[in-house]
Amino acid sequence: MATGRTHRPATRSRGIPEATVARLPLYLRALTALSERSVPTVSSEELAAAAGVNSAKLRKDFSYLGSYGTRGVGYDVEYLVYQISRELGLTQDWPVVIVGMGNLGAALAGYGGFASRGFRIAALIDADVQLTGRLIAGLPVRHADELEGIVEDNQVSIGVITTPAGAAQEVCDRLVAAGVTSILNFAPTVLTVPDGVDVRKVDLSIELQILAFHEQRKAGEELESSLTAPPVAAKAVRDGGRRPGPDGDVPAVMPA
Amino acid sequence: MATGRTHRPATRSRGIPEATVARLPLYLRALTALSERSVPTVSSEELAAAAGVNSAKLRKDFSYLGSYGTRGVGYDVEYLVYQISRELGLTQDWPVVIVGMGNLGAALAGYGGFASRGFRIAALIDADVQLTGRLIAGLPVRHADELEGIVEDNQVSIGVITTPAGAAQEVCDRLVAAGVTSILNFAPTVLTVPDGVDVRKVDLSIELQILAFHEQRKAGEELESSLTAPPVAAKAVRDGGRRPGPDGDVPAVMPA
DNA sequence: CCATCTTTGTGCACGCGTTCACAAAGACAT
DNA sequence: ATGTCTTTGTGAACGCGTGCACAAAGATGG
Repeated sequence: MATGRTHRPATRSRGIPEATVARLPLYLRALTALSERSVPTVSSEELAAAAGVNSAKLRKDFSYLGSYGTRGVGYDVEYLVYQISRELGLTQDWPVVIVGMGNLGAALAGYGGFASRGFRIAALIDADVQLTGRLIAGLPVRHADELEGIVEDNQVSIGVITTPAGAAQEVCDRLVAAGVTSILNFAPTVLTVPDGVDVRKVDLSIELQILAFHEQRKAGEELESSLTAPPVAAKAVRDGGRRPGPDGDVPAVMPA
Repeated sequence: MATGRTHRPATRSRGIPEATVARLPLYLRALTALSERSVPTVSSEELAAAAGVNSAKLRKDFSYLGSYGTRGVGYDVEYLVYQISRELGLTQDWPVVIVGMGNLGAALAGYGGFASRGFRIAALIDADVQLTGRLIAGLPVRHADELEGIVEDNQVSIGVITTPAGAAQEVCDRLVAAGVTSILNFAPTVLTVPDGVDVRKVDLSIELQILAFHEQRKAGEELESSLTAPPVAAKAVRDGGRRPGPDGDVPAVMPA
């Protein structure tokens, strides 16, 4: 999962398992699509297929929310949309600030999936004065100096960080100090936050690396021989730690 | 986890648990930073802190790769960088195509984290003829008609989909037919792929929804009374759930 | 060469999440 | 009403992942 919780050992919130919470948005999306097609009811089997999960898992997930289905029939689409929305807190609107108006920040600012789910962009923020005032997705970019004021005035509790890695921790600290208690971090850094603040991170390059691992494995299964050397013998060699230029050429280290 | 595996029940690849694989890029990033500061060795405790994980977990993760540490000393930074890179398959270079040159696609095209880890953008592709030939991050946008040719000529095995949801499945099918076996999907849809093809998805709005859930819970703990009604009784009551605002009124629907 | 001190590598136990499989519940027809 | 048929909701078993706690390994100093 590109995704990843940072702190806290997967607490079970109000009896709803973390894993279930993470799937609710998936169900919600599938249900919304059904709703738009005016489908009145759906069985766990059908909905599970649409959401890409096992039907038993889906039923168990829903059982944590309550008994919302009708045996022999299935689930009422509209009703379930409402229940899940309420459970996720999407029936209220959440002001959000996005800090860092590079390509990614701009992309998020224009992302339709936010507004339609109760998230309202309270402000776009960047430290570059060149950008101040410029319109992105119809909203003016505000300068980083205004960060604290914006957060407090709008009662912002969710912040999105799309700055370069170097600036992320400082921005995070300022957001938290101003009252933000949930952070979505796109910068490739580990953020340190006080207790009570949730951080979720999305790292684009990590996802690709995981794919590369599996891809390599697939390729390796066909050849299955070459230098898939035993890692055990490696230990003895232990090179003198020559370190090449930045961003490294491959070390000529070669176990065994 | 923003991330999410789509298919396959968490196979254990070559003895390395999925969860460990997902953390390797994290360690690699922390190690690269140490390497740039010319730190020769690092203990599991220090590295774990830098990567934001438990030190016992880190040691266990490394133990799946082999015995690369020295007791009483720690791990050789350069050596470990190389071993992890090799394990993840980052010592070879992976041609990647990005399909869908909207804001997000453009952001990814310009993302530095790719090139520095062995991913080479083979082509940027979009269906809009208006975009064809235009330069994004120094690369010319190619038309979707060329997709199959590009994939085959460059032996591309990894594809990134940043199209609108409606186009994603078709693009996916074409990529797979042309030879792609790993897909990173940013479109908010469930992709169906044949066996042997890996899909990872990143859904920006899902992450926010998970944060909203926890945020709501935090807010609810202080008031802890109002309509946090027991879901059991709810069934009978089944409120007429008025939900204001655009984007669909709330179902006055009521099963049973 | 021996003693001490640091840090790894891992056996073990525990808890969460997943899946199976089935009884209970309700719709629907007769 | 009664029986059949569909689909939910969940008890129970299993497997993976996590974290503790410690023995083994090696470095370092005398």
